Amino acid sequence: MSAPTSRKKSTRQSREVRTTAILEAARSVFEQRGYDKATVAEIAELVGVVEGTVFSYFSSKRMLVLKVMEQFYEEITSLIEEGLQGVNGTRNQLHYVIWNHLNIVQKNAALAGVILRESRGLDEKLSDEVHNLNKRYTQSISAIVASGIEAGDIKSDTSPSLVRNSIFGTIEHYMWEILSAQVQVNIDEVAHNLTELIFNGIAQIDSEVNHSDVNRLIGKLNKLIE
Amino acid sequence: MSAPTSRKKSTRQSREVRTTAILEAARSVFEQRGYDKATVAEIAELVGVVEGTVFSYFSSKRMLVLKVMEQFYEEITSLIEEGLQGVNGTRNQLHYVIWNHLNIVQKNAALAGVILRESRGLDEKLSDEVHNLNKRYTQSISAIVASGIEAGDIKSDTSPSLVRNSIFGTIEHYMWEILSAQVQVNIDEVAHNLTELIFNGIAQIDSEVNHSDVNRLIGKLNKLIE
Amino acid sequence: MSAPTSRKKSTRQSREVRTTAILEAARSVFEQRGYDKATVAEIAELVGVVEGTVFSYFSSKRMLVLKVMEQFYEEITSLIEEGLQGVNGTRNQLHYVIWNHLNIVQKNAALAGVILRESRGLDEKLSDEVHNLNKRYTQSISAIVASGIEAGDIKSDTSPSLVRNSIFGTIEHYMWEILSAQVQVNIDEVAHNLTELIFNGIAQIDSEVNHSDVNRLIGKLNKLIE
Amino acid sequence: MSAPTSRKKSTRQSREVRTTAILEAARSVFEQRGYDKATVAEIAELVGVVEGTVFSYFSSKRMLVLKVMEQFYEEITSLIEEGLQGVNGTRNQLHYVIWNHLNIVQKNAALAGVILRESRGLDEKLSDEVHNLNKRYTQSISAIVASGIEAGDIKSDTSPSLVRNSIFGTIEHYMWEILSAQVQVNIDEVAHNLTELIFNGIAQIDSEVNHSDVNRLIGKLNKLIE
DNA sequence: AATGAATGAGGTTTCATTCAT
DNA sequence: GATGAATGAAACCTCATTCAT
Repeated sequence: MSAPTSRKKSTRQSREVRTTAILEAARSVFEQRGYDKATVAEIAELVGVVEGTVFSYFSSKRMLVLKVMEQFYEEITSLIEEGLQGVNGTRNQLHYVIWNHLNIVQKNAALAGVILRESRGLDEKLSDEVHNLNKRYTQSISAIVASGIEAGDIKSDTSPSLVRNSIFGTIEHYMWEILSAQVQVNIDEVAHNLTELIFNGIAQIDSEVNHSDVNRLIGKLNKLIE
Repeated sequence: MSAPTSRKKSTRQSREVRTTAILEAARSVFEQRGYDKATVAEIAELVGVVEGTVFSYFSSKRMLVLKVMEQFYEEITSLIEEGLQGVNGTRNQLHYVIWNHLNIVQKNAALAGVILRESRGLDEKLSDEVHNLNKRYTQSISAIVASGIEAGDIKSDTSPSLVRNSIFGTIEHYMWEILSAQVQVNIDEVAHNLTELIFNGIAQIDSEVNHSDVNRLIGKLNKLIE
Repeated sequence: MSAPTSRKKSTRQSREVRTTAILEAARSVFEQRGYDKATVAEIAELVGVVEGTVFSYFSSKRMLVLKVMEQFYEEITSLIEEGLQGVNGTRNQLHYVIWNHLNIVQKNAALAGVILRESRGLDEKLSDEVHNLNKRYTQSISAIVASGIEAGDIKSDTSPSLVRNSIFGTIEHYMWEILSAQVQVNIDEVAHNLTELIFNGIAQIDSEVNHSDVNRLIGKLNKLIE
Repeated sequence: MSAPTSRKKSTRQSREVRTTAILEAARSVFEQRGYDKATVAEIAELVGVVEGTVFSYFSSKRMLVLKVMEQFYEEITSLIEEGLQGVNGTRNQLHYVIWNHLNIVQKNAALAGVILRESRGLDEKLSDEVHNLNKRYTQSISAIVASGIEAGDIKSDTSPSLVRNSIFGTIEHYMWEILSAQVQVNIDEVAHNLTELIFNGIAQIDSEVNHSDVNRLIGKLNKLIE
């Protein structure tokens, strides 16, 4: 009698299914609105439940965004880690990680943006989990550097954290460009160039000049010695 | 009679003086709280005026943060641009900019953090001004790359935007580390290493041709000495 | 534990019941204070809820006043439209509408005042609904004029909009008098007089004097002639 | 020295001149914005002085709007009163007032709207002056009715206040239509029609009985004469 | 007479979160 | 397990008005 609200009575779902659905909806809303402007109401509506239900699955909005982040990190971490196993050579490995990260960032720019903004909200204990995930994700670079040094491909005094910060920092900047729709980023090209930069720097090696000097010197010495 | 409210906290000030005071207070509060959690009330209290007064100087909280940003950008831009004029050599110039930016970021990490978070709120027209300031600030790198190429110090196919993104992206990552108090950053060291990385990359340069020549020469010289 | 705030003022109510309660309270407050000076806080207090609750029922104060207006228009429109069906004769119909409108206005002078003041705030899209309701409400007059012309009771060149404006404009002026408590309005009398004015104007037609005189004359002449 | 603000230093004006200027500016701003949305700041700017100056001429914003109203009423009252002196005949006089009021309202719709909205803010003592002015302005109608009755042109039981309310109420409604830009009002036509309505009503006067009687009588009389 | 810096009192609005049903 | 009504704490922003200069 009292207004037969046609609200789609969401049939009861297994906890797992519902959890996944909420997570998906949350991700979508966070991507579109960013964390602050996203409302639990909108997420709930997208799932087809009421706000209260969301809170029976996730204790808070913050928790929800953290879980979304975690899930994303898990996806991309295993993606990178698994793929990396088949790649040989320090340079190739670096290129692999760079290209993949760029690819991930390009395809998930909105979510990546949310993560970067929010994970730096200098939260307290909560962000720890995400922090660890991030650490693990970026670990691959450190590992490559370490093994690269061991293999003699990389200068032995190379700081892994410098390389890590370079790669992720650089790509992050490209991401902001993507998000602001300023620039069309060609990831193949950027990946190649960034790998080159990291590996060989930008200096004109002038190996020929040195070479000739050295060669001239060698010539003179040889004459002396002979 | 009706509550004479003896509060005459703030003496009348010239517009200019007050503007500066508000800007300083705002900067301080934004640094401590971040944009969202900063309240105009707190800023006003710090200046010793009421909220309304702040709004008679800055039309909105957003405007206030933008002016703080602008002022900061102006400071650091002229700092870099002026100092750069006395520096010769591509490598030195790059090092100068890197070291200075690191220095600025270290000394103003909190404000820099606010700026980076907020200027990426992809606002609308408002952030344009900040965007332009940022563009101008980062321009120095592009200029160095261009002149470096011309001088033959830098590979001619080097992308200025790649170098720019590398430098600022890398330093930005160090900044987050500084802000999260994880790491004590030695800016001299990082500046040196980053300059090296950008310039020479991380590859172990096994100029094998030289190597063999040099080795042969060494052999001969050794024989002479013996 | 943290401040159990024992305030549980309002029991949970069905959406419908609460909506009605808020609407009633709003109407009362708007009547007393007018739109601008009415505060949502006062409305909420009258209902026994907090401000936020009001906003979960009506998206804004503006929306609230619009709904109050709509409800009022619906009431009075059906009142007039239904009652009018049993009335025959153009003059009677006109009198019916005039008397009823006067009656409504007298009994709801405060709300009518609010509506007239606010619905002329030349808002944008929002007031459209109210505008339509007003149009429909005043339609009855146009219909009466049209059918009156058809029945030959009303001059065929009579402008319906003139009649509409006359009736509602005149009564509105009486309403302002009522509201300013200047005048005690006798609605029976005013309704009668206004109907007369609209129907017969104020000109001394002398038809009756002439009539009787002429009739008397005709009588005498007839006697003479016969 | 301290910032040579290029603000047009308004030269000192005679009190009268400045008062007039403020009044004009105020009228303009009230017309554009309405009372509530008009700000003293904007009025002051239009005059080329600062807010404080306005308050040294008019004690409050309310006072300012009242003076604007007064001035307007004085203008239109003398306009009507003077013009009316040369008009003879009740009907002509009525038409004169109606046409002129329509004309005034059409040419000053915005200000008239403000006045009507605000003078009904059921203020306290302040609006009294305006009330009196309005009373005097509308007095002309009452006078015409009175003299019309005396002259035998108007039914002796005609209520002057009904006529007054009819005329001003009707025209006011046309004014709202003008303001909402809905309708293009032809004032000649409306003035004519409204005068007709007031004077003769809308009833179709088919004094058929008289007609036939008279016709029959005429026939008989004609026979007598023949 | 004119300035203009400063006041200060709200009012609307937003939403994560709770908890009785 | 799901609902959804209710909470409540702030925060931004607006301007008429004052008064020391």
